[in-house]
Amino acid sequence: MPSPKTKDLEQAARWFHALSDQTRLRIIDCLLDCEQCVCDLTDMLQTGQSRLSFHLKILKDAGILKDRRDGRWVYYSLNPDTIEEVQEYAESLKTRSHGGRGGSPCCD
Amino acid sequence: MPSPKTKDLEQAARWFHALSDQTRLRIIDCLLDCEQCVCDLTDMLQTGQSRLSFHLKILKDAGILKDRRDGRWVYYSLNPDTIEEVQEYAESLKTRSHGGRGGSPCCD
DNA sequence: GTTGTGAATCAAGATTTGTTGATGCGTCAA
DNA sequence: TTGACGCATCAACAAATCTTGATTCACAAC
Repeated sequence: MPSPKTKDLEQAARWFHALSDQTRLRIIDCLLDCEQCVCDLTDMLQTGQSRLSFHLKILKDAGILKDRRDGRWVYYSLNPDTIEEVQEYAESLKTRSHGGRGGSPCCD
Repeated sequence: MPSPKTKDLEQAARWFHALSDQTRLRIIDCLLDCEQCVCDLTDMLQTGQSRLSFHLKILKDAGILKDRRDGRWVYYSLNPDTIEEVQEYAESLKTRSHGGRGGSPCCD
């Protein structure tokens, strides 16, 4: 069973970092059903615009969100591809860890 | 479709924070097959003992690792229950986001 | 007891992260 | 062209995080 490459770990750490904040998880929650523009998100989350923009950038840089400008408005939406990759990473941890079954004695 | 409660978000943010660091992901990788004691991990990861202890504590506090003392040695192993919860959270994001199909127009 | 070893904790400093308010940029309407 | 609006970015500060080396703690062997 191959270990993940450093690059994969880097990527995964980036994803998880983007997800490691309640504000950002709430943003994601607001986007589960459909895209939203920034001003709607400030209303939904009751937060300052610059704070929101900061967190949106982190999520976007991690590949978790996409944005789309329409006139004066910028709409953010989830990037399903990345969400799926995150899920697959978590799934692989689960699958591979079940091989070791918790507190089994050392096997090296 | 109910939104996750604040408490769930808090929990999820804690999990993801614990996973948001390459060193910690490498630790997890070392524990996929079987438990390891701290001194083995320092060898495997080529890192200082106090640094490792710091990261192990974060993973343990997040519920991702369990520890077990045996004489002078402390053995760390994955906590499959938490790994599964993380995977389920990621899965729910994936499932729920597919309902919205990416960049679909706003529906509120 | 004393000593040695594995591991946690502490202290100090460097770095990163998050918040707030101000400013700048692009777009639209008048 | 001017003004208003939506949003990104900047500057400054507060707070959290990470690293390193020293110290402490727990246990076992002697």
